[in-house]
Amino acid sequence: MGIAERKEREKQEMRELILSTATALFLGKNYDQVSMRNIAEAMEYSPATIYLYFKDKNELLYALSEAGFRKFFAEFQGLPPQQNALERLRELGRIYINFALTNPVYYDLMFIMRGPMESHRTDEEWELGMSSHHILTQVVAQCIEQGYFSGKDPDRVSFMVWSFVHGVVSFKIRDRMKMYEPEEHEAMIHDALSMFNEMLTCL
Amino acid sequence: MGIAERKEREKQEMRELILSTATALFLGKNYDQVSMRNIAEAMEYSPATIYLYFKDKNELLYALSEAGFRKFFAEFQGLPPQQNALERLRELGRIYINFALTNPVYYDLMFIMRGPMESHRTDEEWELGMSSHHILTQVVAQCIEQGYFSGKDPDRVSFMVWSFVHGVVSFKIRDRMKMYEPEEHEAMIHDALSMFNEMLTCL
DNA sequence: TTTTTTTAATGAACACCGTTCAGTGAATAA
DNA sequence: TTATTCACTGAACGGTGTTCATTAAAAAAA
Repeated sequence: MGIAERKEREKQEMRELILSTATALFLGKNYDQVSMRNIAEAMEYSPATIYLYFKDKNELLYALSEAGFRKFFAEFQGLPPQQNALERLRELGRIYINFALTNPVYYDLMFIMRGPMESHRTDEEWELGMSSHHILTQVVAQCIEQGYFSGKDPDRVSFMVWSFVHGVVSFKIRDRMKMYEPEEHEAMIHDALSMFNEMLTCL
Repeated sequence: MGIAERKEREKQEMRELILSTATALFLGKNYDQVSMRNIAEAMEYSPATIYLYFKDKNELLYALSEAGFRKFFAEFQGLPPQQNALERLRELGRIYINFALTNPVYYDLMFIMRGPMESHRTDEEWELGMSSHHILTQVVAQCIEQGYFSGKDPDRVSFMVWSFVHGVVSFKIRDRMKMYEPEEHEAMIHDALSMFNEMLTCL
């Protein structure tokens, strides 16, 4: 009986359709500027249909954020092995910034947006977030083992590093780089990361 | 004829009342979770009354953000004179973080929130923002004159520094430090700034 | 003082929002 | 062929930002 399987597949496809439609509409907009009615209209379905696949708007956002965390963790985990721990840390920074700039909707939901996300994140989401954070902390610990950042606490250093990359990308994502020429943005972000990496050498 | 003056004063007081009531309600909430009706109710006025003092919700937020920029610039400008430019830069960082943490509603509106703010900021707002940014860039330039950051572009360095402090405070303000103990937050932020300041020495 | 004019404040209304639910028609099962 | 399940929807409810005719009080004019 392949009917059940087909139905399950169709259900997943519908969820995907909703999520991708929402993602597209979210680009550069606030989550409250994208309405369930908008999403439904873009999909050519009735608004009520969305509620058959997601309990409410929050759960839709949770699902998106969760997808973001999955992708994020995958990229973080894919960190190429490298002898030099400091070089690994730098590579993590590049991966982080690249993820944020190529998935601004995800990044916003994951690390900037407030509201729905706040209180109860999914267990899986929290897990993935913690795992990613753990990768960072571990690489920092390796740096310390290899003689960098001597006398520093890995947790504190990783928070500092994380703050920096977060600052860079959230300026860009939340559109606070208007005093610079748009075509310069990429170069500025690249330069900022370069300088930060340079400074890391002598912490 | 003192009546006109009194009316003008009362009008300003009403604006103040609206702004302070809104600020109080905004603490820790999204701007869309605070409704005009909420604000009006807290003030014990009709919602329509607010519209006699502010064109719409956006303009109310503009006014709030503008007040934030004024306060921000005042604190930035009050930077105590100091011989060592690098020490001045570090003091700017402390001022920045202190402003953000003691005025989270302002900071959110000024540098994180999206939506109303985006397109047309007030002239005064833009002016104050640019002036503040100019102070930072100038101090960085002084650093370079004094031999620090040699070969670097002041604009690029100040963007890097700014990104870092922004990252630190926006993590805190947007509540993404939950994996750390709340009582540790302050120390972590302090440590992060210390380490960053330390790293600055050898850029 | 009495009348007129100005003006601050409001209640009711409009369109939109998230969300629910009884109902409908088609796909599946009997 | 009939019964049942099920994806889907239109209409409704209370909330939102916002507008506007109306009101009552304050100020100005008589």
